[in-house]
Amino acid sequence: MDNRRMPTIGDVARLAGVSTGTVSRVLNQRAGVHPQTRERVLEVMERLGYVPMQAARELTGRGDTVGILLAPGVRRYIPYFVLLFEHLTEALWREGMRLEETPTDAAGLPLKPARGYILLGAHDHDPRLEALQNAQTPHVLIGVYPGAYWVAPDDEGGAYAATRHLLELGHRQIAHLTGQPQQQVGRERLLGYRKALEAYNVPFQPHLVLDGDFSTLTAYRVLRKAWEQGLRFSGLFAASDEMALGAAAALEDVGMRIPQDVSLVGFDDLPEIGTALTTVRQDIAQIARAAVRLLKESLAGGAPHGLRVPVQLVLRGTTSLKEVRTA
Amino acid sequence: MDNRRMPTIGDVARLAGVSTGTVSRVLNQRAGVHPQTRERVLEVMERLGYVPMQAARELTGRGDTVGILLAPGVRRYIPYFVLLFEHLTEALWREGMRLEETPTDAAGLPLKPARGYILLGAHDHDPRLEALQNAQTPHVLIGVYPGAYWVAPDDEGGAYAATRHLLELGHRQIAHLTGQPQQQVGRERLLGYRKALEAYNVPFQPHLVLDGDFSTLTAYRVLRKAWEQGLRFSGLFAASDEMALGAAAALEDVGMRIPQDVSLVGFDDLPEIGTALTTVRQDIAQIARAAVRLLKESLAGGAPHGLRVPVQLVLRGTTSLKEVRTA
DNA sequence: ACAAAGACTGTAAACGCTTACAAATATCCT
DNA sequence: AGGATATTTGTAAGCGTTTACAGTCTTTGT
Repeated sequence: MDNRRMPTIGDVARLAGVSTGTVSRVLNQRAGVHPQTRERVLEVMERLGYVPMQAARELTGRGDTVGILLAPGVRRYIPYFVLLFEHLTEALWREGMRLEETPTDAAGLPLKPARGYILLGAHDHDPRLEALQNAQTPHVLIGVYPGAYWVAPDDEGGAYAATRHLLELGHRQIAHLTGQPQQQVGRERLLGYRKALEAYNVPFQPHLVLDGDFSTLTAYRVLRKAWEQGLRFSGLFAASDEMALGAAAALEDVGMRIPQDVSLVGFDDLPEIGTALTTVRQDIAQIARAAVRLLKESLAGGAPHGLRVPVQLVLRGTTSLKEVRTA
Repeated sequence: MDNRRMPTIGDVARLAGVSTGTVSRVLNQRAGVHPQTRERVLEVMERLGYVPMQAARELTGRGDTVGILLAPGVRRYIPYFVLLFEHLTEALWREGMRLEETPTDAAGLPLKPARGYILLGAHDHDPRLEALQNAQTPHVLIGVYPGAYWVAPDDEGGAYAATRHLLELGHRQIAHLTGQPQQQVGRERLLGYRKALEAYNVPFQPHLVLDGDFSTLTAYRVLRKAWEQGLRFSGLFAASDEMALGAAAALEDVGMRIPQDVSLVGFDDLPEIGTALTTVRQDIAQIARAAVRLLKESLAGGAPHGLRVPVQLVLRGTTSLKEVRTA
């Protein structure tokens, strides 16, 4: 293995004929370096293949280690979060930052300080939010949080597109399997569903809204029970792929075929889950990149703002034209 | 945010009345420190909650950044893995090592070298295993892998204890809901079940073994279908808590009460999952600590070996004495 | 009792980087 | 021209840890 010493800031300084301080300033894009000097330094860095050593930067309190904070009580092993984790790792990596898993104390606060944080599953009056704000620690939230930096997918728009798709296939009895009403996501998706119905002049029927909780098992039980009790519909929009999977299993078990008898649309398009599903794709990678970009803004200082990441309807095998049965 | 400075080696030294050099020696388990001094230093470290700062160690060339490698194709969001992740983070952190999320390439190999690795979900002839072995990179596997460093829970023993518990409650018709046969875990748990039956002279009945796949939904469907087709039993040992949950839902939906009609035992005792379940507890924290200990051994060089972590039956509300029905 | 050897401990330099401060140089104003 | 500013640069002290080296005690052997 390459056992030559990695070039340091000192090497760069010597070769560029400047001091280490100047090199550091160039590195951190600080003002007050003569353009020519900057140019020379950058050239040498390029030539040497210089890469700043993270550990040393960290020691001076300017590390780019980013932590992830998950709200206490939120299940960490929700596929969505896990995937987001992965993409955040990747996105940070590209920017030369590192994602470190930091253990948290009982209150959910990190035991070890990081340069910035990305928060998942925070609720509106999360005490940790206040703590971060007070400490002026840069942070970005996943979800909608006016007043902070946040990134969220276009849940309402996605739900609208999903429902519209069913409507355009001719379905009029369209059920919706919701997430918990406590969660913003679930509410936004329900709203999109309702708006689409409204746009197509299909009356909203409360009994077609089935209460789920984002879990596959509950979806199965709710669907099966509803069907057995006589509820009928030809289209179903489930607020997540996992629920769509449970719903599909239930419908099959009561003798329905998908999509011949019931058309089904999910939401999320997570890899490895329902890969045959017509669904609304969230580009998690894009969300991760957006979060990292905002984190950098936050690091640089600026006015907090949010970002909506667009979603996209993906047509696969679980939806079809409403059969017009001849009487 | 907690803006108190983290305690440093200097703080420890001052409070213990020794020099930083000595503290460092204690930290690195170097010889030549008086036992009493060592004791005192360790006490102060404990009291202060001192944790060495990884960045500083890295600067001196003694960094211990550890990576986690998950077999490609293995679902990362399995609760068990996620929890293991958390505990590994914690355990490594205590030892002054850091767990860094490293993106991997298509083959599942890390893009950035680390001091050592912990592998999850590897299969017997994983190409990555060979790669690590060839590169002499220290690594520990979770699961049973003769010839390497490995840590695994006592699956067979736990299954034995679970089944014995049901037997001692008087149950004789005991079903077993398995995991996939491709996975070692599933096989070992099945073996424990069979051995317990044997020990109590209860004949093994193949039709009482129900094929699951560790998922809640499948468990529900398999159980419900089996019951509806007339299969009867008074005890059920599910190879995981998640499956036990699905099974319980199915049994309830067909009108059975737990534990009055059917006694149920799970496996894993994951927090947030089936907290009312009689189950076999795996101490994931202990497994994580063991993995870290082995990793350190591996780092120090030595003969690879494995470690079984004991499990424990936890009695809760889902098992009861077999009712003796008077005819 | 005394030197030599051994056990233990303290000291300070080094790791690569940032940054407050001081110093040097350039620019502007009257 | 002669200061007053503004711009650019260098200097050196730190960040938390390790470790070679030099001390200071103990023990041991004679």
